[in-house]
Amino acid sequence: MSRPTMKHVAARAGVDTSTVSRALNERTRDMLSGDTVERVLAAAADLGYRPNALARSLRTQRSHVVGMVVPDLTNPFFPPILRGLEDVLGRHGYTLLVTNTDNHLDRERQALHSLLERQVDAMVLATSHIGFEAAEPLAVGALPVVLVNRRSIDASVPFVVPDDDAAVHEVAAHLYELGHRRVAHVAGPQDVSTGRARAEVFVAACAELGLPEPDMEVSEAFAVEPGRRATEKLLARGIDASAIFAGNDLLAIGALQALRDGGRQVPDDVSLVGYNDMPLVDMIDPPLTTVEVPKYAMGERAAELLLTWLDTGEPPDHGTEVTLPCHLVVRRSSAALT
Amino acid sequence: MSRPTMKHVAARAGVDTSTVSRALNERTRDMLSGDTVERVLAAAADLGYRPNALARSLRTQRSHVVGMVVPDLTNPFFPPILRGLEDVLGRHGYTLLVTNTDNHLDRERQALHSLLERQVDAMVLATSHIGFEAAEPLAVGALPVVLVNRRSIDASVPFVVPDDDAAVHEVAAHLYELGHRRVAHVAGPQDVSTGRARAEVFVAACAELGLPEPDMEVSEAFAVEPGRRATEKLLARGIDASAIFAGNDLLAIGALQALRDGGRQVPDDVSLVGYNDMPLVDMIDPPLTTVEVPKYAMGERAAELLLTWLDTGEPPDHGTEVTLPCHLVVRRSSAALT
DNA sequence: CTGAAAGCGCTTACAG
DNA sequence: CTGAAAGCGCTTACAG
Repeated sequence: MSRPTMKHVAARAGVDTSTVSRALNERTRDMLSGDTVERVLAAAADLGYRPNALARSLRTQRSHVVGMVVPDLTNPFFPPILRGLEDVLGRHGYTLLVTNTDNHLDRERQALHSLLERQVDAMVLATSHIGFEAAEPLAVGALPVVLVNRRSIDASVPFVVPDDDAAVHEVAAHLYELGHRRVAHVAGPQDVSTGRARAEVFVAACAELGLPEPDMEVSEAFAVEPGRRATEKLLARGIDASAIFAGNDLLAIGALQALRDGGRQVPDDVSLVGYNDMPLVDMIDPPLTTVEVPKYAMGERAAELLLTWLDTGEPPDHGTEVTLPCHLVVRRSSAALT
Repeated sequence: MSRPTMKHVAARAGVDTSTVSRALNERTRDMLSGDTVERVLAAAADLGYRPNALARSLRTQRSHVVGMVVPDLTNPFFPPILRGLEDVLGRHGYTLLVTNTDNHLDRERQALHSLLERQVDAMVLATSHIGFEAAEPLAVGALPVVLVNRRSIDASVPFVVPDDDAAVHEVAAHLYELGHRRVAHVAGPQDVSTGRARAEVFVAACAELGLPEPDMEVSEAFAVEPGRRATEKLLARGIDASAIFAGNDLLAIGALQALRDGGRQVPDDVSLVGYNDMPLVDMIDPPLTTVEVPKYAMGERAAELLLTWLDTGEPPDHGTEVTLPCHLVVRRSSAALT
């Protein structure tokens, strides 16, 4: 009737359930006579037996699931990271359990607790709220946790991030070399670590190049509409920048719309650079100059950190951070100042 | 040291674990004296107690998780569906557990079994392989299953699909009205239900309009490169179509590249229509005419089907299918024949 | 109103 | 080489 359990297999094979367990587990199989193993395997196959992962996890105190909390799956930035995570975790018998939070702080907390209740063995946080990992009692449970695409303010939490610093410098240098001297920044939200970091680094990079401080407008979110609104404000303020660096591609696209609506051509009147190299930005008009971020690799590296932590029981060295190189992809939205 | 259990809470509150259980569960709380409930709640709060969902599920035989198998999360078509599912399932206390399969048949099987072992209460399949749901012993376990974006060949499995039929007719009519008489189709894989259905319906629609049978080339996958290759073949065959309908937006973008490389302008020389209205296709050059599919709503409806099935224990009526309307979004990649 | 007992489906020392 | 027993952390009839 209902799904067969070990009891059913045991009955059919004429052995105890403990013997079934041993026969089914490769590591304990050789404790048994070949004959017994065969009988058990046959019985299990006949019945279409599938082990109950819940019961096993309860007993072994290992769920073999890694929880992940993500702000928004709909943002194409994240799926490749998940794929990287899944691919390496999967090879080691772990499953990824993903929860969306819509960038909402209490949904982050809620997601965290729900994952904890599900007894995840480890956690990957790609949430945006700075300090979140420290506020929550994760370290207490000694649960392996790594951040991805976010730096930690707590040195006991390792993280994997793109080398935004170098990349933003590269963007500034690129614009400088094209002859731009007045530049502006359409920044991401400043309570999000990437938004803040890119803005700060861009300001610093401009200073290093001897450029005047960039005009800046902060967007409420990493999305097209906020980018458009921020750029409109920039234009309304009468800025005279010949180049705009946007905090990410979505913001850049919003900026593109605002510029166009404001009668400015890209790149003829103003050059535009985005961030992330999301799908299709090479196909828009004009193809967007942007920064390619190693999303898949970030997922892979985060998974590797977690796996060695899980295997050895030892957290990575205090202050561990993995920084992955990005690279600038020059397309037609940025051009020499004429 | 390790995470507190009911035993710890019980000890601290000076009651039995069964009493803790009753106090923590809203439905059984009123069996207890207000005083006891308070003491237990206080003890639980003090200890930061979190119930173990695995143990509860094992005992109650309900995991409150719904499994989903998806070909590729990286395809922007799917995340909105997941969001729709998550949003309504979440409101009813269910979590979605998602697995990727890369469109690979044995990974689909594997994903299915892994979900089954995790004791999911229900399953959503967005896999592409026709007949997959019938081949697998899902009905046997009487596990609620619904397909999304795929029709079933088994009337006992309900499904939620976009009204591809009407939409493809609309595409054909649109091209016809623009004056196109020779049209071609860059089809999706024919072992994928959407790929096959769109091709068949397009051929039929053309016939109904009195158009000659469309030239057709089948792509190996719903992606840019296959679309480009298929279109190149079409061009190599010397087709004289003035309009191309592609099986989805990614194929359309591949087609766009091939056309451009072949020296044809869109829409001046050939009109192009895609399918799905994926993010940013309104920003490419030229903005793509395409069909908007109600992805989020499909997720919602699938979740609703599952929830009533789960609540009542009754499957939807034999042969239940939910068809959601799409609509054609006319942009600049399609134009009147000159 | 509350406790003691049984059991969900496994795994793993402990005997033999 | 294999079985019987205990227990993972819960919930829920069953008593009282």
